[in-house]
Amino acid sequence: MFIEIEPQSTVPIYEQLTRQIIEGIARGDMQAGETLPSVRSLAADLGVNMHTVNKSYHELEAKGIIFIRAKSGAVIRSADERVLTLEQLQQIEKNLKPVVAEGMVLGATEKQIEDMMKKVFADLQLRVEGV
Amino acid sequence: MFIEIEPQSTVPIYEQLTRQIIEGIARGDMQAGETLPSVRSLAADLGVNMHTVNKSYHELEAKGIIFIRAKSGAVIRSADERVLTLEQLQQIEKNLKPVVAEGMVLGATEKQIEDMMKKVFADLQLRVEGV
DNA sequence: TTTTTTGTTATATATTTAGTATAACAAATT
DNA sequence: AATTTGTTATACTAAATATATAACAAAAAA
Repeated sequence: MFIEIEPQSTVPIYEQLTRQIIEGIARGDMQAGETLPSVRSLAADLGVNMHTVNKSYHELEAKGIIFIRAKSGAVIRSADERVLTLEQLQQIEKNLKPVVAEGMVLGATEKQIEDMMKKVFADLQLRVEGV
Repeated sequence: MFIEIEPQSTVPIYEQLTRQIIEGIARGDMQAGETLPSVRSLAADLGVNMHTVNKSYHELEAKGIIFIRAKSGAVIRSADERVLTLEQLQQIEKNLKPVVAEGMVLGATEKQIEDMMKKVFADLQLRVEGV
């Protein structure tokens, strides 16, 4: 597994998990249609509790990134079947706002922030198009 | 005051405060050199505890956005005297990463995310240049 | 100079969130 | 038939969040 938990981080474990799984999917480490490890096995791998992983999976489901088949597994939804809703776009904008505002106030130019965004995008984009 | 707290939000009050003050500065509602309201008066205005406001101010100081003069007040630092450090740039990038990754996985294109960033920037930039 | 305001520090308490531990269940898979 | 799966429930600990109150000393205002 590509996931590493920082136990002393201020970011909750289940949130670290959610982010890293999202980044893993964006990076192409995991493909749409694939099943995530079972909550028990991933918990054992990471040395955390089953419920912590379960909470993360349900957060991913709420975000529309996976769907959970009861008593079977958590499957990554394909970007094709995912229609980007207005609600989701607004959520992304809402998440973006404080980050951009902080950058501005700290004195970053629009170009600097834009370049950073492109860099982050490029770093993740690597294997997202079917190679 | 331009600040509105959502008590039922999952975002802690002190964090809502921090974000809205940052956005207020970015928007030009408050200028560099100006003093933020005292922790007691702002707390009374918002109907929250003094220590909640105090925590937010110290978070803003840790971010390098204000400085607190003991027993006097919290002053907004000017963007001029603020040199954007590499550390701060890396922090912004670190904040940007999960937002961009989530957008990608949900199926947003690079252009869509870039346009959102520009929109957020424009919305805030309004009065930041001395009019 | 006296009074008021300020951030600071301390203690105490209540609530919520985060995380773990264990167990049992029923459906799905092997 | 046995195992694995997500689900649900209960119990517990620890940390984070937020409030309440009080006192202090320095700064600012009267």
